[in-house]
Amino acid sequence: MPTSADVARLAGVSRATVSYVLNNTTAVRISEPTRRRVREAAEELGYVPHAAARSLRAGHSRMVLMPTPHIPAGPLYSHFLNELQWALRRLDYTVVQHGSVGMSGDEAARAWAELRPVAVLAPGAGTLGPRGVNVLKRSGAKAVLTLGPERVEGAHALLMDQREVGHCAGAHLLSGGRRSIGVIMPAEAGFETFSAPRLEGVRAAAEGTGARVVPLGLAYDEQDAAELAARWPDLGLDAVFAYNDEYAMLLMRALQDAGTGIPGDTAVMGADDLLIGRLLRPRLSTVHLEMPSGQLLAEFVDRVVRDPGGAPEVHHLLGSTAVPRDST
Amino acid sequence: MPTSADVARLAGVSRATVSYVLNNTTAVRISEPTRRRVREAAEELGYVPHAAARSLRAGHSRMVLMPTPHIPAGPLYSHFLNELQWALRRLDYTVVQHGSVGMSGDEAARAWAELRPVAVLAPGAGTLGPRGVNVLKRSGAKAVLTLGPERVEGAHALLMDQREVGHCAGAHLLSGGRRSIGVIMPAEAGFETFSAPRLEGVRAAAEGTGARVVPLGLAYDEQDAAELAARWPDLGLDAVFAYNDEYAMLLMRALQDAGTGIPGDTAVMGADDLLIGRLLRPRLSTVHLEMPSGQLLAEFVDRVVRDPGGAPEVHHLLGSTAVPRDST
DNA sequence: TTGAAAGCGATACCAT
DNA sequence: ATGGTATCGCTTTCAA
Repeated sequence: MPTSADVARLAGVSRATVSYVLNNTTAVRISEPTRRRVREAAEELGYVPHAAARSLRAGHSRMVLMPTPHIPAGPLYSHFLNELQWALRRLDYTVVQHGSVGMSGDEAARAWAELRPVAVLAPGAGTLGPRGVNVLKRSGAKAVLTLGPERVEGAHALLMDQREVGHCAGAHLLSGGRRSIGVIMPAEAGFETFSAPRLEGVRAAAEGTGARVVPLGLAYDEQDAAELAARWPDLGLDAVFAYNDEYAMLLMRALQDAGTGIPGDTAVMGADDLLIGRLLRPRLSTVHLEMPSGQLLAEFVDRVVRDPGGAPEVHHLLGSTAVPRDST
Repeated sequence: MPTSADVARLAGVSRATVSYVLNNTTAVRISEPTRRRVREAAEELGYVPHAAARSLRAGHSRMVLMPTPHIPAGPLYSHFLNELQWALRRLDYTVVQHGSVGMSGDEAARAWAELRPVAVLAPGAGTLGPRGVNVLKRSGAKAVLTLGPERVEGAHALLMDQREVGHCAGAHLLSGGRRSIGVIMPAEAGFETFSAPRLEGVRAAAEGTGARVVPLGLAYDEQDAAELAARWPDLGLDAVFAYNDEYAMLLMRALQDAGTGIPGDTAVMGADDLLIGRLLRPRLSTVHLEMPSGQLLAEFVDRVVRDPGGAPEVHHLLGSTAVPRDST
């Protein structure tokens, strides 16, 4: 692997000159012929600078580290992430996702800190805690932000408040005259961070109306859904908020197969406004989530990196709107 | 940010000793009291080693770089990736995903090479070409592997042969007596790498049977599906392989709404064997994909890293099986 | 058992 | 306009 010294030797100049040329340093003037010789030498050797060496010398990097979320990202979130990465690269950051499955919060923060990222954009509050934030800041991270349902002490928060989603759904169901609302809680690990606040939101909407709110565990498979559907009549519910469109589809099918009328006997509401909801019969009512613009977020990150002094900011990013269709 | 020198000062020892203690170097014996002092000092200062400095000195890293695929990963692939990352970490690698949207192949390879990863696991053949492989190898990557439908000169190939998927679907449809097979080609960018070989597979299955194979563009939205369904009778098809279960769901709904009987008039087949397919009526026939074990793959990566000399290997990883249900 | 020092690759200051 | 060189944080011989 060729180094800048190799390039220098081949071009017959010093390593300093190589650095000046390849980085287009403006503070120093290099003659055109020299520039050409250096460029050609670099090209010929297939020289690629060593990021670690560079950032060691510079004392900082342009790496934005994004820990991979623990639950698989849906299409909505994937799209948002893509946009964000693209926008960050345009601002000349190197975006890197770090898989941290099976690490405790502090372990994870340490692992991230070892890479000395200039910014960390952590999903949810799953892994990162106040101690982790501290470790990261002390390791030189200029911006530590969380992106998810909760805020974390010391970090900027880009709140995607899941309670709003639940509130939206709850309010819609109540406005349709429903009085007993089931709320699906996915049994799969890692969903609590989202499902708990959604449940809370439904509860908040029901507050004072005298309506009943009942959490219901459900695994994402046919059999569990069938079992739930079998005891549905006993539950005495006239509505259900199914966590999201996929669980809604699962439950709706099971309920229909068990003879429960939708929306007659029970109203079903999803969330995320996926295309599949529109393909169901009856068409699935849902909560549409307005994801934040990746562009805007990237600019926020950049602002914090450039001026790290400020107090942690809290931004609310998620817009929720009920989309009534035929299942409610 | 504290350095090992700070720890040394606080513990009243040399930097060398700090390194020995924190890395549990066995070649050298440090007294227990000293170890304790060093550990306590490191703890107190919140010392986190600097990965860049370490790998600069060592001349190599333990970073496995995985460029993010250009199309959003489905649940199948996400799960597989998680497993792989987990297995790699158990082998003491640091797994990092690098988003490379909007970079040309060679640009991307350079960006990856700057990080001096010990291994690169590139999806598909989307970005990486033979030149890129070369750049990576010369930058010190011990293992360069591609994970997807095509192989790339110079790199090990973990082939997930999409033609098999198409072949499976085609063979199943033909065995049911179908003679005119439509094949859905997603209109969204980035899907060609998967849809083209799947189409090829259907063609191969039809080879010599006299059956007709017709590619059909389809965007993932209701309107486009409705338009396709409207001209369906004119197409004279008695079967369709819908690329995957999601497109199948979309198309099936549109066909049913337009009055086409399934499977009477047209057999519909998906792929991926997602749960949603089982929830449809009629239940969707599909192609089940057996994803490779992340554990096995991690071991392969590790083997190549330890013994980089060997010739590029080609492994076929995808097992496809037709799952007949009610839509065919 | 511990410390001094060389060196990994790149950069930026200070000379020339 | 260009070159010499100290420096970033860490590991690892070699000496003591």
